[in-house]
Amino acid sequence: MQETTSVPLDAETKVIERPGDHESELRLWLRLLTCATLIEGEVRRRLRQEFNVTLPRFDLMAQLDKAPGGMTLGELSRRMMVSNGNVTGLSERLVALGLLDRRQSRSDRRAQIVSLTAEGRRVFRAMARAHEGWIAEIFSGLAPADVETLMRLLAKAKTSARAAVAGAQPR
Amino acid sequence: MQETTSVPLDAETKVIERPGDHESELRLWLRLLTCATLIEGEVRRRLRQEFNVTLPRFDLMAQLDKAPGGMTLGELSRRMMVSNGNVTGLSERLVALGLLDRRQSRSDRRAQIVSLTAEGRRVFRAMARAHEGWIAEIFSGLAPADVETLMRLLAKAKTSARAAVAGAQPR
DNA sequence: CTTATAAATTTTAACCTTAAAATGATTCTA
DNA sequence: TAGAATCATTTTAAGGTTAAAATTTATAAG
Repeated sequence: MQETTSVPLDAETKVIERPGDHESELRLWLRLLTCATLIEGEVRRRLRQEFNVTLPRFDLMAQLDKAPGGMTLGELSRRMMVSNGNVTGLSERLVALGLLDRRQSRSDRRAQIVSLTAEGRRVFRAMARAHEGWIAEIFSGLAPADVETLMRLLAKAKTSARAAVAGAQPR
Repeated sequence: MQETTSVPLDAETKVIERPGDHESELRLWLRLLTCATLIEGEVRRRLRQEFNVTLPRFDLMAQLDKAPGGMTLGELSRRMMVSNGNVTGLSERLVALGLLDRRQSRSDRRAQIVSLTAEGRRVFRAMARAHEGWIAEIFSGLAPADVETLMRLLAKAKTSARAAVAGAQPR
């Protein structure tokens, strides 16, 4: 593993760092990913056990709950940060369950607009209430100040990541 | 289940909060998830484009790179935090590509031990080098102090989440 | 108008993922 | 040592996920 253990020999930071040392960022990424995976897994498990629903379906319904008039599939895809085809399949299953309505846009015959049915909204609200409690429980070991600091730094991380994504070769 | 949610009613924290208000935790979770999804997607894209490999395969190889003598499938499954069956399938494909070796444990005939082949190690090292650079690029907007603070608070969040996971009904 | 280009969605093929059941091997214990 | 419990893995069935190609509709430029 080869640890040169760069002891800060200077009052400031990383003056004498070997080039190509990005271990701290790597460890940060691993820890961020571990946290997200751990929590996501638990939420997934509870959604399944208590409501017999999958996380992607919950996520999709959450987006629609915020858009009373419905949303096109493309818009859903962008907000959920998943592929178009993914949204197509998820929507089909939710429509089959009677939780989603789907209709063609009148102004653009290419576009499909989906929205929650009354039943879908009812079901989602119940799930969302439980979900909020689970998240509070999961983060109950954090002080309010911790939450605030994390919010701020994660916003900074997000901005930084978006820049890197945009800077990569065009997709 | 049944958490009486022991709210500290004293001068310090959250005295005048409406019961059931956990918006800040919810927003934190959403932000954490967005960050992780964004970065994970970018890493996935680059691994695919530059090395024609998937993220799960990279993750599996990363675990094995840290264990020169190899590891059982169960150990891999635990460390990767994915199901047993998942590891079975991933390993099969990597063995077929000549990147993994797989043999039966001599001491326990139930157990399969997998390890990187010489080729697998070579390929992984090249990918890991690039990967480390990508992560550094993605987090380049964070100051060293930010990284340090995030590490500390995410560790706290992880501990809190693990407690909640363990506290849930036995699985 | 008529092509060309772009946009919204669906389809396809391949893979990832899980939970639960099934197999086969080990270990504990009476 | 037989039976019970446990453990490591594989299998199965159902779904989630993506990139890339295909389809259909819209929009723009001559």
